[in-house]
Amino acid sequence: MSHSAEKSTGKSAESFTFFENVYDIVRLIPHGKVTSYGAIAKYLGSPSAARMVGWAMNSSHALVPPIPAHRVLNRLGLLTGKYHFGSEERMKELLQAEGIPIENNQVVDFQRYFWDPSLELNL
DNA sequence: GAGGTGACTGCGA
DNA sequence: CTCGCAGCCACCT
Repeated sequence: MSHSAEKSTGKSAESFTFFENVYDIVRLIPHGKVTSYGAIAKYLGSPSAARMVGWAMNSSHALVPPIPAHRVLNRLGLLTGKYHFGSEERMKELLQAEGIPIENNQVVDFQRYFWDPSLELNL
């Protein structure tokens, strides 16, 4: 167990920086608001690590409390991750249910509903 | 141990 | 205007 166990245990402490922060921020997104992968990545100190944010969302399905991943879109307000919700229209309906208009797989007036973590959290 | 992939983004040709 | 590439970090094979 030494070899295998060490790997997980040793890295746990440092792994919390990025992934856990992503989940935490997404959970802080207010109802009826949305944000982008880049905004979260930038808040974490790596503006180019937007890919990692999306990757974190990939694992968010089993997390509790559930992560409102439908509030996380790309910088264009496009529902790029809709295919990961089981149904393509699932993400759209979730957003519309919060009062966010969607048209052609894109948020109408995206900037109006945009929620910037570095802005709202005021750091 | 090493290589490839990915729900992104910005810049260059 | 469109197309392509590099950077980022963790997970999977």
